[in-house]
Amino acid sequence: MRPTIKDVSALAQVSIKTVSRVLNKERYVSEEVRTRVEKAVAELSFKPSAAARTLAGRRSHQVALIYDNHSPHYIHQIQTGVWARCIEEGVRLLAQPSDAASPHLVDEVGALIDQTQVDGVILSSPMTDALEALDELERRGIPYVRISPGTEHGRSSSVSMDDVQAADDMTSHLIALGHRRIGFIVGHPNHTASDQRLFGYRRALDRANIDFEPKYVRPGLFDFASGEAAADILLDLPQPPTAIFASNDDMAAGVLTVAHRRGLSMPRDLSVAGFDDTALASQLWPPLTTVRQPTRDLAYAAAALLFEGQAKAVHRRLPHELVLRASTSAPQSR
Amino acid sequence: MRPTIKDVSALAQVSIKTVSRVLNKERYVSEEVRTRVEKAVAELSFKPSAAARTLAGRRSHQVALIYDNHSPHYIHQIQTGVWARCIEEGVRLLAQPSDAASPHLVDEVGALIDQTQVDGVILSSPMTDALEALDELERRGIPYVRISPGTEHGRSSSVSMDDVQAADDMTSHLIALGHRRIGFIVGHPNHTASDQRLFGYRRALDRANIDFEPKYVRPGLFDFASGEAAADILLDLPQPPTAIFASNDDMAAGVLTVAHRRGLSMPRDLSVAGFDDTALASQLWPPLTTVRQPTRDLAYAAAALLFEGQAKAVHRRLPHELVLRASTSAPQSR
DNA sequence: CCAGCCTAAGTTAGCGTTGTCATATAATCT
DNA sequence: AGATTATATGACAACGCTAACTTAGGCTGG
Repeated sequence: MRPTIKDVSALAQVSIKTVSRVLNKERYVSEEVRTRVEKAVAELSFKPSAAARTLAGRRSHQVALIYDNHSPHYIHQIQTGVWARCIEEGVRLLAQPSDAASPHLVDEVGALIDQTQVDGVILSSPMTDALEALDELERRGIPYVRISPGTEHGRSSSVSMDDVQAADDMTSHLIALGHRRIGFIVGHPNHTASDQRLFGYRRALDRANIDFEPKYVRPGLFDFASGEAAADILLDLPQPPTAIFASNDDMAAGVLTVAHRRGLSMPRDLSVAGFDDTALASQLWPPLTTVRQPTRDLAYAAAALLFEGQAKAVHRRLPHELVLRASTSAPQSR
Repeated sequence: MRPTIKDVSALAQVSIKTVSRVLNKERYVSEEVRTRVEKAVAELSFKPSAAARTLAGRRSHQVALIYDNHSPHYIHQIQTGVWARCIEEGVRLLAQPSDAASPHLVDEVGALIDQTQVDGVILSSPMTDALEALDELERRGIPYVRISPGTEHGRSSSVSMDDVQAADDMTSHLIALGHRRIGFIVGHPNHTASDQRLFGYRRALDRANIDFEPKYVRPGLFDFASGEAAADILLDLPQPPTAIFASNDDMAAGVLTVAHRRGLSMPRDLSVAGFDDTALASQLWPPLTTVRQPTRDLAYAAAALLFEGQAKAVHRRLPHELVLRASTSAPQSR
């Protein structure tokens, strides 16, 4: 039979409450008793029952990560980052894939909270902007932190990178290389980052006095296929762009494939840039120039923020980085 | 305040035990009472506390997925498949990344079981072959199912594909195209699938009366970098292979990159084949010929098997499929 | 020198379910 | 008709912890 707190208390010759105190690192336990209890815990290899702790106490020692993102790489990094911080905290992580557009979202979130009594929630984009879900969390008084939310607000903490600046940086890089006709593939409309990246692109063009041409901007869905589709349309233009900047790596991969298919040589005939620096970026040919988004660090920071338990909302911003690889260069002909 | 089973019982005018019966779909509840309880549950949007159920009952309504795999795509598909089946069952999923080689593995697994009292465990390769962990599960009487284990045994159920046959199929395909010098990159030594794929490769060569040449076989670690390293060595041989078959897609991507870097044109100068058919395979240039491993389905089937709760071990085998894309063709010169 | 406070424990009552046992009525069998 | 069995429900303890309260000694300060 699994040992319980009673077995520990018997072995250590103290009351169960004292064992509980040691377990929860509460004050008012003498050094001598503490070591005696710890020895008993080790000897029995006692592990407190999460269910009993949750039922009896105010904490469940669990937090949930709610996500809906179609990029496996992104999710994986988010999970890894959050996980790392949870381990340090001795807290279990419940991973909850959800559909940000689902009409049942509020119910799902409500059920998650009611059933598991998680101590907090971490939301990754685009769940960060499912307002009804956020309302539900607040109604229940569950602290939550958002990773790369569309808009910061005073109701909760968040971590993010500067999407506008990053897209501006990348666009400026292409302009500096000599490109004037720069195609842009927008991200999934559900993700607010999509708008911000588009804005950064426009801001850079504007500053360089290059006219914004709507025909060079195509919608996308953050997946490979939409990148291909957009690239086909852009490259069919009478005056095709000399560079294409896609709002994430998956779509950039689609652009590369279309270009290969058309027999273009990159970066000579076409420069291509992505966003995120997922593993994919360095596995493509040519290796993709992209924006390194510190996804894992963002996730870690989000979890850290949750455990800090700040009373008021904190917004932490992590730096991005341009990763210049072989997919971009000066345009062949001016 | 969250409603409890008491609130429901008061509203429905029955005892809490009867509510519990309805919740757990037990027998001996009249139709009339059942509907009355269900209405009360809906009205209060009552969600039973997982902690209380776990503590009081024999089931925790939770299962754990333990994995250690460095391919985000693979993990993602595993998670998705298992998740889908768990949802149907109304069971929560605890995702537990672990290190198969860690000396603390047994402790981690033990702690997981003791703390959460999961009803069952699903192990994905290579955790499937961490024998001490399996022993620990058995010691605690926790049912478990293995996804793609190295060896099937009578102690637990498993789902898998035929790695030997798949590698044989792919190798035979290359031979049929006319290749005689076929390089092979082995997978991570921790994964038993690695040996099996190598064996399939050898079996196909053997049947075609092609001598096995150790110099054409290079070790790998299932990651991009090891694929690159192996490809560089293979292509530096005085008589380089005309085709390279990598034991997974990530390593195949490494081969493609090395070949591009050397100015080879694929598949004219070199045919490349992968294994898994992850999203990556179709995003590379040229699109990768590979073995479609039904990862998601395997995961789903594993969860299904766990819930079936068969007394004796069942081994379910799912079919694979050759996916022929543009990265393979007949060799240029004989 | 004793009221008041700090430290270091212990006692006990839940937390919200399910398991076990008891009870009551209806249906079936001999 | 009486005995047995199937169905339907309830009462109450128990699961393994933590919260809140209680106890008791030792120390401090006026």
